[in-house]
This record gives sequence, C-alpha cells and structure tokens, in this order.
Amino acid sequence: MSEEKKPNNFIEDIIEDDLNNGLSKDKLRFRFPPEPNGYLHIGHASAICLNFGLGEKFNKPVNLRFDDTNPAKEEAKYVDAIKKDVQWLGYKWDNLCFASDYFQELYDWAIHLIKEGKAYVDSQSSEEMAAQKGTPTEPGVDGPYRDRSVEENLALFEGMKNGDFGEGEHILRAKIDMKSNNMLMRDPIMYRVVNRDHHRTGDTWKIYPMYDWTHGESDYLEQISHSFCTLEFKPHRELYDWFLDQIVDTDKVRPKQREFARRNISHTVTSKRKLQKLVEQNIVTGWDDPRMTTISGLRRRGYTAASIKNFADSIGIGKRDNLVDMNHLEFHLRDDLNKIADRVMCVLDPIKLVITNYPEDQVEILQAENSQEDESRGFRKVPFSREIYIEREDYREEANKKFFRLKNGKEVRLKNAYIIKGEGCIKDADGNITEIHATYDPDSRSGSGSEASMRKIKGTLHWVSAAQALPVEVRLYDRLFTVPSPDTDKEKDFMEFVNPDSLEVITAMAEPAMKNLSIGQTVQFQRMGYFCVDPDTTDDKLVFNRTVTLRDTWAKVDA
RNA sequence: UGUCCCAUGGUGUAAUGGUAACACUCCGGUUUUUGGUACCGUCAUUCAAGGUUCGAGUCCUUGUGGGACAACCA
Repeated sequence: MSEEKKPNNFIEDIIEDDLNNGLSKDKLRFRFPPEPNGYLHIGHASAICLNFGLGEKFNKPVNLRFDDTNPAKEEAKYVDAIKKDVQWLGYKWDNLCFASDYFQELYDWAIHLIKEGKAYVDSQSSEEMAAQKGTPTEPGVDGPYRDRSVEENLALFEGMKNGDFGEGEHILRAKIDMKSNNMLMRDPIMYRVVNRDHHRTGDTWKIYPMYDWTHGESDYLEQISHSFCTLEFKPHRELYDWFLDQIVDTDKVRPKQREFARRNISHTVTSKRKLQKLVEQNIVTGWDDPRMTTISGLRRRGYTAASIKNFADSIGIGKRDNLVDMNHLEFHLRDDLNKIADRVMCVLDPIKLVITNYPEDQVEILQAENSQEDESRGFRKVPFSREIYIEREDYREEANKKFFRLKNGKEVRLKNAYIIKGEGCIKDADGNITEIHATYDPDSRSGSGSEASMRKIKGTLHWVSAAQALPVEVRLYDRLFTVPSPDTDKEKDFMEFVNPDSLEVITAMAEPAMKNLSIGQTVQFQRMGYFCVDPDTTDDKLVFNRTVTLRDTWAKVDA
C-alpha cells in the first residue's frame, strides 16, 4: 500500500508555516463561530468541515462559539438547531462557547482603551457619523466628540452601561484614523445601546459589543491559534489586529485571522437572508423543506452527513470566486447512498399489465435481493400475480431497437420474476393506453436455475403486484431555481428565478414489504432513484421524499 | 476616480522555479436480471504582453477581466 499524501490547501500551508516558524503544535486550536440568528446551510457546512477537519487533521481541539452580540436578531432556538446540525455532521466540539460569556471582560478592556485615550463616546446621530466617515475613495473627517476627556468618556460609557440613555444617543468608538484607506479603521463602533433582552444574559446588559470588537478578543480569550473566515472579512483583518494589539499578552497565543472563499453552489442561494425570504413567502414549507439547502433541509431530503463531508472535502478550499455545480454534491450523495441503501421496487407512474396466460387466482411469493452486489444484505419476499403495475413509460406499442423496454412482440424481464412478451394493449376513447397485455414464459422464473431463466434479455423492468400494492405518497423535488446563479443577476431579483415546478406530489405503488420502513430510512427504488421516508408519514400513509434520481443515460438517448 | 484580493479544461481543486495532475460533468466503450453500480477511454500548452532564468502556471512589470470595502449586522 502506497501512502498517497493528499496535497495541502493554502490554509494548511499557513498552519504548517506557522509550525515551522516556531508555533508549538500543542498551541493549535480552531473554532467555528456562527451567529445564532438562523439555520445553517450548505455554505456553513463547508466552513464546519474546514475548521473541524483541521481539528481532525492536526488532532487539536475545535470550539463551537456562538457569536451572540446582537439580541435583536438572535434566539435560543437557533443555538439548539446549530448544535444539532454540527453534531449530525459528525463533529464534536471541545468547548461550547458564547461571545456573551465575555461581555464583562470585553467591557473591562473597553474601559482600558478609554483610559488609554484609544476609545471615546460619540454623541452624534448615525447620519452625522456616516457623513464624516467619507467613502472608499474619499477620506473621512474627525467628528466633534473625538477629543472628549477621558473622564467624560468614562462617565458617559458608564451611563450607557447603566441604561441612562436610549438607543442611538451615544456609542463608543475606537479612536484610530478617520483618513485610513480602510473604511473599517475610521473610528469603528465598539459598543451600542440595545434595549432588548438577550437570550442568555437577559436584561443584565444595556450595551452590546460589535462584531469587530468581539471576535478577535473572543479568539484570544479562547486561545484560538487560527481564526478562519470568509473573504468578505479580509478588510476586517487590520482592525482585528489593531484590537488585539491593545490587549494582547506576549506570553499567550496571538490568534491569526485568515480568509477563504465562500462556496457557491449552483441552482441555489446560500445566504440566510435569502433562504429566509423563501420561507416567509411560502415558496417552501419551512427551513427544513427538503428543497432547501439548509443542513436541516438536506437532512430531511435524505442527504447523508458523509456525502456532505465528502463533497466539502473534494471541492477543497481556495480564494477565488466560484460556482460549484450541484452535480458535484449529487455525485457524492449517490456515491454514499449506493453503498448503504437497500433496493426495492416502487412504480411511480403505474399502469396495469395483465399476464394473460398466468392463472387467475394464483399468487407466488418470490425472493428479491436487497443488494445486487452484496448478498449478505439479505433477501425479501415479493408477491407476484396475474395483474401487476409497471411504469407507464416502460411500454410502447412500437419502438426502435434502442428502446430496451416492453413493446409488442418483444420480451423483457420482470426483475426477480419472469420474462414476459408484449402482446398488445387496451385504449380508452381518447386513445390513451389503459391496460397492457402480455404473456409470460413459465420456465423463466428468476433464480430457478432453468435454462429459460438464464436467457440474455436486454431489458429489465421493476413492477409491483396490483392486489398487494401499497399506495404511498411520493414527493418529487427539482432544483429550487431555474438558473445556475440566481443571485448574481444585475437587474433581476433572485426570487424571479424560483422554479415553479420544484415539487410534484404523486401517489405511487410500492411493494408491500416497504410498510416496515421507518422515518428517515433511505432505499433505492430500482431504476428510479433514492427515496427516504419523510416525518410527515402517518400510520395510514407512507410519505417519501425523492432524495436524488439515479444517473439516467436513457433519458439522454431518448431526448 | 482610492485601498485590497483573485485569475489553470465546461465545473471545482493540484502542481511549493524542472514532464500541467485529480475529481465531477460531457462524449464514447466493456460488464450488468437496475439504461444503476463497477471498469476503460477522449476532452487545457495555465487571461494578455513584456521581463528575470538553462528552464516560468509558479518570480517581476504593465495591462485586461472579476470581486471586496461607506449597517448603532455578523
């Protein structure tokens, strides 16, 4: 066995460089820092796999930290949902942390900055401050409160903390450089007054720290060695470092922020705000609608954690803009499901087929394997009789030789059963086929070992015995958007690209053994795709989600 | 009329100055009681122009194209 070494990505290069430059390996520590203001999506999954993957690669701890500094948007239910999603992906965090745990420390450090003359209370309106801030191409100017005395700043900040002021009256700003090329360095806001209860600290605090003031200091408090975030935070790095400079102790690990490109997946949106709009406008039934690319939606759809991890791993990590084709994700999904899903028969678009030379009241119990490749997965019993259902599209009165399925005068094999020959069909007044007639070769039973059963027949169909068929609801999903990149159009809003046919609900005919499936279980409907049992299932009705179709080369030939 | 980031097949990544590699997709083929799976094969001289070098996808310069930055959001 040759030990094929997977090449490093640039993130791993950064870490190994640091290790080579004197960072002790036992100081390595990472974190995944979501804001609990919504559900995690496939984009977060990439970040989770990156950070926790690093933890696994270097065998070092990873914290799950909630960046909960804005009580106006955050809720405890999101904390629970995020924890569930991370666990479902198969990762274990070292410490469960909250930025809100550091409010006191952050406050004390802010006092320190005020005393150093590096922070001040500004009492202007946000409009006035915005006007002074300049633009990316024009420098800002100093505001009138910039040179308040330390005593006055201390008193005002204390008042803010005590709830003496309303929202918007005063804020605390870092005193850096209003002329900096970097807008974020133009005296960024550190604290604002928010009169809202926090999901963890209740009404203890009237002031809340901003992201920039919180993030690096939280990394430092947790002694995170490497703090990875997406590219749009690149301009924040200078501020991250400036804030760290104010408080860092040289004996401790100084966290390093580095940025990677977020992953964009075709035919979907990966933005909490946009996903929320789909929920609000009832385009989908909720955050866990199987069409949603939230982790909870993918889970309900039947995606496996392994498929998501393998996907994240295979697309790697980079710094350039990207649009990863959904095919990549579906490849890894099929790859995993192919290994773990038992095979069954279910007819999605049933039409009755009568085997005219089969005894009227006879029912045979046939054996069907659960896996073509792996006999150890066992067998199940499938009833066979004179009247069965097959897929409507599997029969044509006449067809060219590329059509391997049932046609008049030609033979096909019924999976795990007999070889039949098309004899004709019955049509209604409009010419629609209502019933197909066929004859069977009694010596051709699958597994009988007879010469007839061994015959090479090009086509094999799945089927279900009509009398024993189990009607089930099947939800067929298609892409949520009709274009690969719905949210990059300059003129049109992404909502204009919503696919109106992303859901089709049908009643299908399943083999009776399927009534024993449990919620969440995935099976392969042979020749049709992978399907999982939805939680909407009741004692009376089984509900399936189509997780993904099989690859279908016939669809291309036929088109 | 600023600062910063990015540029390798249709897609995503690799090549760490020395033969452009891997996966997906597409197309073609072999096997198959799933038109599935598995297996095999075809598909790029690296945005452009200069420069450094024995040698450049990689380093330098200048273009070109794309992106980020002006929330009391994260």
